[in-house]
Amino acid sequence: MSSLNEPRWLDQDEMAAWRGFVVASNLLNRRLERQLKDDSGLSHQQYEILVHLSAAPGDSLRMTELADKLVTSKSGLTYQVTQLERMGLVARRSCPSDVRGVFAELTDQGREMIRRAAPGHVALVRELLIDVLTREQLAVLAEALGTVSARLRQDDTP
Amino acid sequence: MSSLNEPRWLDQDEMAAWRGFVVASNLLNRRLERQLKDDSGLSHQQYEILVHLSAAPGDSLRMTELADKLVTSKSGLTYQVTQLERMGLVARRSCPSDVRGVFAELTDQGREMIRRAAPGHVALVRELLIDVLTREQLAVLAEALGTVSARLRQDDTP
DNA sequence: ACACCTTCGTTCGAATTTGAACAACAGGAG
DNA sequence: CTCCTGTTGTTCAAATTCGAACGAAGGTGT
Repeated sequence: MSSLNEPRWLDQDEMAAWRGFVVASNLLNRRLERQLKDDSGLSHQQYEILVHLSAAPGDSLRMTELADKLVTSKSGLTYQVTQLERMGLVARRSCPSDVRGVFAELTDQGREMIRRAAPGHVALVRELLIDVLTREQLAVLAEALGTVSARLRQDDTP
Repeated sequence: MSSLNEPRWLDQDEMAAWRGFVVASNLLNRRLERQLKDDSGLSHQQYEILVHLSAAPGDSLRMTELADKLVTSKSGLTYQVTQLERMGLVARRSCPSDVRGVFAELTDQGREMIRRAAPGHVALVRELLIDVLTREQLAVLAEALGTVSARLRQDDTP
């Protein structure tokens, strides 16, 4: 027999997909981090916080909900929201219906910041990822990674 | 005119691909990190160091070369190799042909560690990514992300 | 031999991230 | 109401990460 407890290793294609994913992810993050820092003084994480807030109704989200969207730890979010608060880009507001609850809310300055930071960021995402791929590749990527994300999400919560 | 300096925003498919990439990447890392830590006491980064070393001729690599493969900073690698050295999994060896050079080399314990850690890690990568996708999706993913990585690499070095 | 520029790996301080522990509260079962 | 369980956001110490600066050495051209 070939497999007495022998794991199924990754074949060449599988390995290529996995390595490609890891490497592209690291490389991309590195570049985006640099661009955002140089261009707007924001980390990628901070930028994403602003984006998610600006996409939310009332430009505000509960801390836990925001942490879920960002796929980060609650404590990490607490830290970053405090930073953004110091920069005047975000404000904390307490939740009426739940005394424990805290809303992170975009300030006017925060809206202005995201308006100025977005174009350069999007342009780089295009240059490094989107415009490098064909329409078909993009569609497959979206579908595939959507599936993966959905599975991971539902498998993590319970 | 539609675009007086207006950036080309991402359409629905493009956004889905990009968000999928970011989210899947974060979720995956999070899960793998947890699994490796619980199962073997290694971080993902440390695991990858061991893997790259074990795949290299002589189970050893120069620090800079290793940092490139890992897509991490040199200082970050210095730190992690020191940690692995303390665990007895990796040893530093000076380079004969270059006094400044340092080889990171896998120890016997390191080889044993990777042998024990790999199956669980690979199984999870399979469960969360590889086995979730079809053969075609995997092929496209590998091809697409390979292209992206290659472009990023060549664009970063100069 | 000399000056010049690059490369190598480390060190340093600052920023960030994490999980565990925590206090305060919400929501239901009884 | 009262106990019980789960949630919410924060705090804390520890671990990790990064970039800049550094000393030391390689490599090249003159």
